Amino acid sequence: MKIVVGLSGGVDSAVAALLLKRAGHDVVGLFMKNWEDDDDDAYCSTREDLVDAVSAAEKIGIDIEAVNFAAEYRERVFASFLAEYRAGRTPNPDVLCNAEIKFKAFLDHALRMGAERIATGHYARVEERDGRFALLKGLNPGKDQSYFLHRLTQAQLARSLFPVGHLHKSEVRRIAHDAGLANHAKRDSTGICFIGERPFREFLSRYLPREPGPIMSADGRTVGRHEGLMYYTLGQRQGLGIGGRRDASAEPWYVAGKDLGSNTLIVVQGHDHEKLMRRRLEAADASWIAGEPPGIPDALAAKTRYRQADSACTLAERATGSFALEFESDQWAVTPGQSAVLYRGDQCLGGGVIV
RNA sequence: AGGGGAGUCGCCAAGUUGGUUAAGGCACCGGAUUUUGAUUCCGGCAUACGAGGGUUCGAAUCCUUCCUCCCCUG
Repeated sequence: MKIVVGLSGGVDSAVAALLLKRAGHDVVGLFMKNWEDDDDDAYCSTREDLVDAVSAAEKIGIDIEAVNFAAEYRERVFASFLAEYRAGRTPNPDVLCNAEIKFKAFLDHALRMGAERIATGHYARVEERDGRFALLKGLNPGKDQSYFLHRLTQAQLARSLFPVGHLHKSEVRRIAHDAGLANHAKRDSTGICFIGERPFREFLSRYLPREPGPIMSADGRTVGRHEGLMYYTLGQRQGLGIGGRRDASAEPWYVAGKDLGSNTLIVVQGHDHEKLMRRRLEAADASWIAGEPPGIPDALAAKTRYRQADSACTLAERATGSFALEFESDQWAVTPGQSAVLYRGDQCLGGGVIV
């Protein structure tokens, strides 16, 4: 079977390609460059990544090509990313990136190359069940990346393979090491995919103007100044600069809300403040990778952020394209713009964008 | 002008019967974790106690002068 593997330069995708090659498939590597660096290359590691990807491909014994979807990324991911921030929300671009770039632009490209499947180094699994494809969590606890993939469709999933999804990271590194892959010890990538780790405020400020305004406590006291509502997210503690007020306790301050109308950042004190807790959320832009939405009475679990433990909940409402969740326990800093992703056991059912 | 009170890290704040290295918190910085943004965790952060003298073996803690701020009375 001809399979195109997205090689990022990292160890996960390299091992994915290696495993497929060993399994006897006709494997081709594809390196995506989806972000044009517009400044000096202080944060530009894509060249290094390309070198690593090429080196891995050579070692594995497959061909590799490079493609550039920067225009698509800007148009389908980054534009929405900025629009969300402008609206005071906190988007998760990597969720969109997978749905629009890695498993759409890239998939289409691979199909034109004659591939039957694409593969990536995501920690997730796919299983075919009764003619449908189930997206399952990666087996490495704490490393599961199904959250980022929940927005794919059955059609996209049907074409996708995740060869490292049943492995632990340590096993992946060991396989890479044993196979002589130079990137076996390469540090895990972080930051927005394709854009990378950057000083966040500085990066955003290049696209969205700073709009300083007041910071107010939930009970109406002005306690500071913010640099622009878009630079903050619910639950954020760092960067507020509030401390040592005589009229307040010694607890740290957290962002609890934004008032776009008055350009005011609302803060509360204490990690467990009630205003940071919610039992219910509403989500729009619903997308059901399982093929259909779950039922109203089903016992489900959901994450409101990546790397958060699933939390028991039920679907409280369901309409076309939207739904509401009722959790069994308080959820911390449920943030508009982030994805609420539903699970039934190990299976990722889909999700939506918290409103 | 007189009377009273206070000045310890960016902020809040322990310590003031003088005694080894000046608590703690918030903020901030660094690191760990992390394919979003966060959270969380670990580490760092006053040879210095408004300034200058003095007493003492030894002072943030006692004396003194000055400076600054607050309150009250003119």
